[in-house]
Amino acid sequence: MATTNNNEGVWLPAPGGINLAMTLESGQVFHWQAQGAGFTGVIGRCGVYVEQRNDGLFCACDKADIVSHYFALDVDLEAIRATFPEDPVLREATCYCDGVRILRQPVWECLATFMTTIQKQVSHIRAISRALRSRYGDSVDGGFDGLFAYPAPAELAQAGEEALRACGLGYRAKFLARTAEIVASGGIDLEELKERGDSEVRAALCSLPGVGIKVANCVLLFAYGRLSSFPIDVWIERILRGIYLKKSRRKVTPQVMADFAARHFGTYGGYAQQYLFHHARCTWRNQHKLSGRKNLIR
DNA sequence: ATCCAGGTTGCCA
DNA sequence: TGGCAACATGGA
Repeated sequence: MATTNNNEGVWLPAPGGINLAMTLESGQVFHWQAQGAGFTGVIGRCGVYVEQRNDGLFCACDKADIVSHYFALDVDLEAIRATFPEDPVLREATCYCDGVRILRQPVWECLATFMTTIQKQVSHIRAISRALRSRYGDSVDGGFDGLFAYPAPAELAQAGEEALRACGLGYRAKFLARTAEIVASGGIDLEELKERGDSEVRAALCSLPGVGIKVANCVLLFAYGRLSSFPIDVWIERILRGIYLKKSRRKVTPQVMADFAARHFGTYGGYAQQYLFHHARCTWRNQHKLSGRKNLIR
């Protein structure tokens, strides 16, 4: 499928389109940096430069397979959108997020990173990721100065709670240190979980310190490729309570929200969630400021 | 200065 | 079960 332009680079088509910048800045991954016409980042242990060209990605030939898998270029966004319910709120978010893809991130990296997203702004999360990578991660080869792989569980376990705290993790340092230790010592096999069903993976992840239902669902979605997984954070909760479940007679509990989401958004609820989340963050910000205080909804 | 940030945990009734 | 405070740090 890929078209080789020359010995150096290759163009990879993205069925249903891709918006590289928005994909990398939509709050599912936190370490990519804009550089020139594209972005540099690390996929696993591999430094990568990618550039959007029309409805596809351009990258070095020897990175094609890695890039293709990471950006899920085998997934047809058109087909996913076709499964969405007819719903004006989702339609607007989907339109706004045209070309945003759910990545396939390495499991440990995704799990550890989302443990650090608890009660943190995206800019903080990026800073923490940068600190952890540069202090405890291996540098990647191939002329990518300043790029580091995400530290392995053993490396973070060895670093210890206090050292992690020094990376700006706050009270999350204890969680990450303990979970890193469990993973490093084989107390849980993150790779083996790929063979298990959603609920089993979710339960296994939730057994780790610092991992609750929201983080677990993020890992299911962004690392295990479970595209129906629907993480409910403060933004999504506002949308569900304030719009979709506004007239609900029942008390809107987390279970009620999860059940509604599964039923309403369907097989690719995770994509719907990401679009709703990113659209809300980008467009409600102004209203949030203008309204002077407090959530509009809730 | 006060509030909030892609929540989780432990404790209480 | 369901409600609620504590938990660190930093930017708006």
